[in-house]
Amino acid sequence: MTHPDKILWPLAGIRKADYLRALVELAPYLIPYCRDRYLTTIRYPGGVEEKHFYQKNAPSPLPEFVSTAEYNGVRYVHLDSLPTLLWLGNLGALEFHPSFDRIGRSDAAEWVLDIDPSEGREAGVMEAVSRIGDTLEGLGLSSVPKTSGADGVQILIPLTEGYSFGQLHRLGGFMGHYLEDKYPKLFTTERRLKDRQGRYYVDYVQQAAGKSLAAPYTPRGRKEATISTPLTWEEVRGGADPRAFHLGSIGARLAEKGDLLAGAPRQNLDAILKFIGAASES
DNA sequence: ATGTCTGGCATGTGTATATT
DNA sequence: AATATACACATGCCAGACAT
Repeated sequence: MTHPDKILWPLAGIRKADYLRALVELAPYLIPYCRDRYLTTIRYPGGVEEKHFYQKNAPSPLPEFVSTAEYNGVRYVHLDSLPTLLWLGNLGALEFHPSFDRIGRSDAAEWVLDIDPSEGREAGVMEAVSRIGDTLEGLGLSSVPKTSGADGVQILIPLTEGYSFGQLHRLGGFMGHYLEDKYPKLFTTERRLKDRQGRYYVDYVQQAAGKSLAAPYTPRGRKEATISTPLTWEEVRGGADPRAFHLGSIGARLAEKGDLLAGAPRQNLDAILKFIGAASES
C-alpha cells in the first residue's frame, strides 16, 4: 500500500489504510455484483475533495493477478477478486460501476429503474419510491430497492434469462410514462434538469449495453462516505435516510441483515412485455 | 471515458398567398 | 399561368449537456 495515511474522506476521517481495511470486509458483498461485468471506476487520488476522473481502460502497470475484458476497443478491469479490489483501492478508486451487460453475453441480468430527486426534494425520495414499489408489486414483480449512495434510489429487478436491453428500454419507458401520468406532481421522465421542476426523475434511459451503474455496496466519493445499500421495502416506506448507510456503519448492518439482494428471486417479464407489445423486440 | 439525447442552426420541403 | 415571397414545419448535423 502506498500513502496509508492519506486522508480520503476528510469529514468522515477515513485514511487510505482504513479504506482498504473496509474493502476487505466489503469484498464478499461487492465483488459478486462486479464479477462478469465491465468495470468503470472513479478515482480520487487526492481524496473526495480533490479532482476525480472516470477510468475505463485498465491502468498500467497491470499486476499479473488482474484480469481484463475487452469491449468496444476498451480494455476493462474485471473485478473478480480481493487482490484486484485492493489494487484498485490503492489507486484511489473510490467508486465501482459495473456495466449492465455481462462479459460474453448480451441479455440483461436485471431491470433497473433509477430515481433521482430534484434539488431540494431529497427528503421525500423514499416516499416517492414507495409508490413505485407499490406499482411493481401490483404487476406481480418482486424488486429490491437500494440507495445509490448519492441522493437517488435504484430499484433492481433480477431477471430470468433472455431479455434484451431494447426490451427493457421500452418497459422502462412504459413505467416512466405511467408514473408520470399517475403522479404528475411526483415523477418526470425529463432528462434536462431545468425541465424536472422539482419532481423525481425516473431514468430508464441509462440502462443499456455498455453503460454502467453504481454497484450494490460500492462506496461513493461523497463527503459522508456513503455506500450504495440494498434496503427492504419496509425501510423505504419508513423513510430511510440514505446518509445512514456509509463506510462506518455498513459492517454492522451486513452482520445483522446480510445481503438483501443475494436471495432476490429472478423475475419473468414475459407477461408485461407482451402487454406493452415488446415481447419479441431486440 | 464514452454514449445518448437535446437545442440550435443550416438547409430543405411544402403550402399558401401575392405579384406580375 | 408562371413566378416570387413568406412562413410553417421537416430533416440533418453538430456542439454541448448530461449521465454513470
